[in-house]
Amino acid sequence: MKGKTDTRKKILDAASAVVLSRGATGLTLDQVAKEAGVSKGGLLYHFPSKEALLRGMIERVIADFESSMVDRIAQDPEENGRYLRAYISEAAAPPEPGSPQERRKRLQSALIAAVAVDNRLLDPLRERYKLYQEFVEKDVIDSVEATIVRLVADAMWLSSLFDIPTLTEEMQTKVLNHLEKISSGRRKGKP
Amino acid sequence: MKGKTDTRKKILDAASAVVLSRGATGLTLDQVAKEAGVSKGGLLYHFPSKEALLRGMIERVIADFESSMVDRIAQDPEENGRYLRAYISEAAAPPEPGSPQERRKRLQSALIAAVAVDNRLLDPLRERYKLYQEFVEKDVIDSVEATIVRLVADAMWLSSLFDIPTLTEEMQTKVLNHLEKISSGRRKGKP
DNA sequence: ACAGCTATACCGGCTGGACGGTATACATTT
DNA sequence: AAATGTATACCGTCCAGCCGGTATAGCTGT
Repeated sequence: MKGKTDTRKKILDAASAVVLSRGATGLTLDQVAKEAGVSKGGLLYHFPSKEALLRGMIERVIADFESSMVDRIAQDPEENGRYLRAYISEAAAPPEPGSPQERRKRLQSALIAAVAVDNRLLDPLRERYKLYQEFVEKDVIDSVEATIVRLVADAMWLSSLFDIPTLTEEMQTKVLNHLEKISSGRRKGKP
Repeated sequence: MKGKTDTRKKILDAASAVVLSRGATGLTLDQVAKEAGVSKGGLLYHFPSKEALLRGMIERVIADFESSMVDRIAQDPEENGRYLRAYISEAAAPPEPGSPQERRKRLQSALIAAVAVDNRLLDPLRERYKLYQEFVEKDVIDSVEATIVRLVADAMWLSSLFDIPTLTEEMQTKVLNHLEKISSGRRKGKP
């Protein structure tokens, strides 16, 4: 009794895996089909073109991000700075139980593939990004400090995209603590 | 009276332009040759394979970065925090006269192409990166703050890779001023 | 001072393989 | 039997790399 879109997910996972192991130029329909345990015809049934496949990858990434942010914000009792904190957790937090860093990998592969093939595939992602950026800047403390916090979080996940050597556990913890202090220490509005 | 490696440069520039305009998957030898005004044979004379071409792109990026860092450091009279300041200027500074943001674009295209084709092409870049990271952490103030400054600078140039909406001129200036304060305000060593 | 030789720089056609996409047949469920 | 999902065979195009050339400049012995 497999869910009806089970194959779709398998294909998207396969596409991600292929990008990660063989690079964006190694993302061929045949490889994805093989990796997903599906024939090429089956693949093309679900994603009628390569571009559609890429769009599917991006869409899933966005949906993941969106729902995760919403969850975190809802769970944060303190109103001031929740967007910022949610953003930090989402972007820079170390691996968590539940969905380890599969999401991170999916994001990585989707971004790489999209940039390699056609920049415009990222447009929907950029929109979401801009949106949360606005929330962040509005929702807490000094906007310059908020921006700096956001940028640090960005750097952490962006550099992971290129496997640029990340910080030591220790340093990462220290930095995160520092950010946490900034995003919670001072309130917005009347001082 | 053209320098003897003039064609090489033309080819590298062409490769960069092709990646920028047609994406990493559009980086074909024929296109590069056409863009460079060279025949395919001529291209393959200078770069005997596509991978060699990519290595050439990366190497030039590294050389650019290296020499620019050295220059900036040499020109900075104040010893404390020079690496950090040089890094900020190099990574996050707005366009300058002389070499506008051609370097930035070359970096962008090289990274995109390398990641799309084979991650390991970035290894030499990662080494340099790690090296300067060490310098930065050693050369100034509190290492956590130094790291945060570095990460912000990273975010600024990394996000430009994906054309993720950058900050407004105004906000960017404010952030840079803030970083400048951190990297110059407090001395290392005896307080 | 020039014939012969070699190295450097560049040219453009060719090929074998891979890739995206189509067509169509087969299977399973409703 | 219609709809949905999967499989196989195939087509046209594109591409990386190869190869046989050309042109020019520099060297070398005579």
